[in-house]
Amino acid sequence: MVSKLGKVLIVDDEADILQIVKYNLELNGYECTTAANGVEALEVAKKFKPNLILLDLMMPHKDGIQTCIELRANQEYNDTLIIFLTALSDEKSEIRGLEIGADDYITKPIKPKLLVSRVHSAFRRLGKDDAKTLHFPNLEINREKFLVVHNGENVSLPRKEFELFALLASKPGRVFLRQEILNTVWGNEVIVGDRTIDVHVRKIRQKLNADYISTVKGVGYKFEI
Amino acid sequence: MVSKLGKVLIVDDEADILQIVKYNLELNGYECTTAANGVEALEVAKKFKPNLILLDLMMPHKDGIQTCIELRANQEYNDTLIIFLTALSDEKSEIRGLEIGADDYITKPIKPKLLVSRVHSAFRRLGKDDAKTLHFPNLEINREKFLVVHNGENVSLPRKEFELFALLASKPGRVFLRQEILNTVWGNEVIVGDRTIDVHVRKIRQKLNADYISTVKGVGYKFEI
DNA sequence: GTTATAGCTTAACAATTTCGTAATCTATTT
DNA sequence: AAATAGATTACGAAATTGTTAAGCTATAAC
Repeated sequence: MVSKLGKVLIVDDEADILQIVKYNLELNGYECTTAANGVEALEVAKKFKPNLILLDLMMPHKDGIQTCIELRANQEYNDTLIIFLTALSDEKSEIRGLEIGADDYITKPIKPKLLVSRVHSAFRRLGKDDAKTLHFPNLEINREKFLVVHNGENVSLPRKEFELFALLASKPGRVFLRQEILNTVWGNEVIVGDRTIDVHVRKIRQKLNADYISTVKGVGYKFEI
Repeated sequence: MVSKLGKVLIVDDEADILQIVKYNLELNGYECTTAANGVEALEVAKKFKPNLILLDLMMPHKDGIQTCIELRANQEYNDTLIIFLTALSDEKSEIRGLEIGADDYITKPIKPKLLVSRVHSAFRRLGKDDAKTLHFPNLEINREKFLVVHNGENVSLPRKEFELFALLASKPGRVFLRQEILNTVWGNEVIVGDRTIDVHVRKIRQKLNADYISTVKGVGYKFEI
């Protein structure tokens, strides 16, 4: 599977629109899911955890504005981009949308190239924060929050353990020599005993209850899924 | 002096436009400077260090596209937003602008309210979010009134405590380093003792009677619901 | 101008967490 | 089987933060 650029949730009550948008975004490397109305969108978002939500304004069962308000009220979607997608091209609606917390506004009829451009642009903005997080299946390492999320569970590691884990995970598969690890995590000057790294590795394995770190005897350690 | 929401550099060869845009943005709390063409814009930007540049496309002495390319090539303007301002409303130009690294695109004729909305929205993305109130379940932080409403009860925090709390709450989950907190709340020059932050955190926890602030030992503090 | 008050900072000490080491055990290699 | 490298465990030292109270400072009230 090709690694995707990002996850997009498309919400519209017209099947045609869903199809066109989905087709064009998938063609450009985005992973897409759809929902037909606001209620459905909130349900899907919970599981799918999209990076971007394209939200139609006029829908039955909770319109776009209301959906946006509810999303924005939830901390969980703080880093989720919202772009409104609508036929209403008048100035007033646009202002309303942006004030409510949307990040952009695209008017119908949809021009595929422009749509893709705007989505790219939106992801480029998001990219700055995202760069600080390492993503793996069932595992996220957030350097900004000093937090590891494993199987949906928050695991907070002490500083050295976190730094060691983040270092290994920064290049999955690559073996880091003991010396290399010492230099990076402990610093060139600090001198610590031979068993220090082992003990930290042990603690990480224990706390995550899974073995993402594998030992390469006589060489060092590496991170593997 | 009232603290400004952010700095905007407006670039256009038509004096009328400069005036209208400047007037409207200043009315809404932004600090504005103007330039009449691309060459001038680059010079002014160097000193003024704007957060956002509104860039006309068609100008003598270096057009908007070229100016944008040069700005984007410079690391220094990595966190500077660029919004194109132009009469060309056709799809093609818009795509071009976004691909070059612009963050948004506003077409003339300028509608003041919409302009201000887009600028607000752009600043929100920048993270320079000066949204007046932060909303969380059972908790509101009103930066205008220097007031925290917790479980329906008004809690008024002294300035330092408020600023510290508001800073942490501005990016829930993200860890703020002690140094970072000192720089933001106390200022770069001020030197205060090691225990100062702790004591303030202690008082906030006490007054709110709940632990929204969690400690990340060896790193800093973060806000969490 | 003086007084009163709230807010800010510091110092001292307590509590807690993290870190490193040593001792011992296990597994792998020679 | 011996040797070697790593795993595990528990414990004390070190680092970091929490707590309290007291002194200082700026601001507002008088």
